[in-house]
Amino acid sequence: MSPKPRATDVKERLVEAAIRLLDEGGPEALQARKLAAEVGVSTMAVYTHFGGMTALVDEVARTGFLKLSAWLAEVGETEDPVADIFSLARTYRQAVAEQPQLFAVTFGQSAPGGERATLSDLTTEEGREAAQEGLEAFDHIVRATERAIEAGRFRPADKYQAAAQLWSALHGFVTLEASGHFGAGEQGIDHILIPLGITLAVGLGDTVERAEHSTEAAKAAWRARTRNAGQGGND
Amino acid sequence: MSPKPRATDVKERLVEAAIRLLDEGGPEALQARKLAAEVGVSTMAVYTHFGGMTALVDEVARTGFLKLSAWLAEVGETEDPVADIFSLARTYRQAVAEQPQLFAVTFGQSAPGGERATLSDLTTEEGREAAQEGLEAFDHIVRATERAIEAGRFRPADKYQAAAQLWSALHGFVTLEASGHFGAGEQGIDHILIPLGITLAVGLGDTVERAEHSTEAAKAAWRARTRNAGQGGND
DNA sequence: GAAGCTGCTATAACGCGGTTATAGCTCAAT
DNA sequence: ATTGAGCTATAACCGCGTTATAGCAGCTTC
Repeated sequence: MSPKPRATDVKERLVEAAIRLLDEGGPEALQARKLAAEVGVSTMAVYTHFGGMTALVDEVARTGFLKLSAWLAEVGETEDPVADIFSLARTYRQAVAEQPQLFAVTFGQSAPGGERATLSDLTTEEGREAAQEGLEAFDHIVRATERAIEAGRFRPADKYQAAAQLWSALHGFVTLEASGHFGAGEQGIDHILIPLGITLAVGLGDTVERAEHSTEAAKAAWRARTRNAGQGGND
Repeated sequence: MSPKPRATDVKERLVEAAIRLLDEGGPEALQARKLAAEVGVSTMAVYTHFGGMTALVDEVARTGFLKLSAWLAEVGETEDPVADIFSLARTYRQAVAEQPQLFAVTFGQSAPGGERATLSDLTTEEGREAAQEGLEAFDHIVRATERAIEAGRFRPADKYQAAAQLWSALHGFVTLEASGHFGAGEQGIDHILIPLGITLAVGLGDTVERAEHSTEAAKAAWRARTRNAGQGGND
C-alpha cells in the first residue's frame, strides 16, 4: 500500500517536530524556520502541507486531543466504575503534566473540530451523531459515569450532565495546577484532586466510604500501570 | 493633588487601550503599533513605560486579576454562605463571559505575581502572609467556605482545601464554557454550573434541599443585582 | 536667570519571523 | 519520450517588536 515511504512523511514529521519544539521551548520556539531546520526541509513545506503556521498549530492542537483520547482509552474498565473515573482523572492529569505546552495549545483553541459540537448539543438534544473527535475524550468520562449510575453508585441522572460536572472539575484542577497554582510535583493530587473526586462522587450519590475505597483502588491500579509501562509509552 | 494631568496618564491609557484591542480583536490585535495609534503616541511609549510588549501583557494580565477580585469583592456576604458561594461563581463566570480575551490572557500567564505563592503554600504550611494579590480572588471563596463550615452547612474540613475544590470546579466550567464546549448563552449555567454547585455542596456536607434553596437565593440576588446596576459597572 | 540634568517623546532604522513568487525537480500517466 | 501534477529550495517581501538617536519640557543648581 505504501511502496515509497521515501521522504513523503514530511507532514507527520512536521507535526512531531512542532510538538517537540513546543514542549522544549514553549510557544515562542514554534517557528516556521526552526521547524524547517529541525525536519531538514525548507519553510515552504509548512505551506505546501498546511497552508500556514496557524493551520499547523491547529493540527498540533488536534493531535493533542487525539493523544489524550488514546491515553484515556488505555485505562479500560473494571468492576468499580467510580475507581475508573479516578483512573481517567489521573491519566488526564498525567498527560497535561507531562506535556503542559502541548495541552496549553490544545485547550487554547476553541471547540475542537470547528465551531459546532458543543456539549450542550449532547446534554439537551439528540444531535449526538455530530459528536466530533474532540469529544472522544469526554466520551470516556460519560461511559464511566453511565456505569456508575447503573451500578447504583451515583443517583439516577443525565449521564452527560453528570459527566460534564466531572469534566469541569477535572479540567479546572489540571489547568490551575499547570499554571502553577497548586505547587509542583504530586502534592496537588493528594491534597486537592482526590478530595475533589470524593466530594463529587458523594455529591452525585456515592457514600464516603465507597468513594474513598475507589480512590485507593485507582491509586493501586495507577501504581501497577506506571510500574509495567514506565509512564506514557503510547504511540 | 493632580495639578497637571495633562498627558501623563499614558501608562494607564496604554493598558486600557490594550484591553480594548484585546477584547475587540483577540490576541492578534494586541500590537505595539496599533496600541500606539490607539492612544495617540509613538511605539516608544511602550518601552519607556513598560520595557516591552511582554511586560505590558503581564500588566494586562495583572489588571484582569485585579478586576476579577474587585468584582468578587462586590458580592458581599449574606446569612447564607452557600448562596454566597454560588453568587461568587456567577460573578466569576460573568466576568470571563464578558471579557473572554482578557481573562484568557490573565489565566494564560503562570502563577500571578511571579513564581511563588502557590496554593500549596496555603494548604500545607503557614507561609500564608506571602499571599500575592493574584490570590485575592481565591480568598473570597475561602472566606465563604469558612462561613459555610462554621454554619454547619459543610462538614468540618480544611477551608483552603475545600475552597480549592470549589475553585477548580468553577474555573474548569468557566474555561470550558469560554472555549465553546458548553454552547452559547446562559444554558451552561442552568445545565451544568448549578448542578455542579449542588453536587459539590452536597459532597462537602450540605443537604440537597438546602443546596437547591441556596442556588435559588443566589439566582434571585443575581437578578436583583443585574437589574440595579446593569451589568459590571465597576471602575 | 542661565546651565545642566532627567525623563519622556517621535523618528527612523534594524532584525526576525510569517509569507509568497518563482523556478527546478521527481515521478506517475500517457 | 512527453506531459503534467505535486513537492521542493531559494530568495525576496512585509509586518511587527525592538533599538539607536536626537529633540524637548521641566526641574534643579549655582
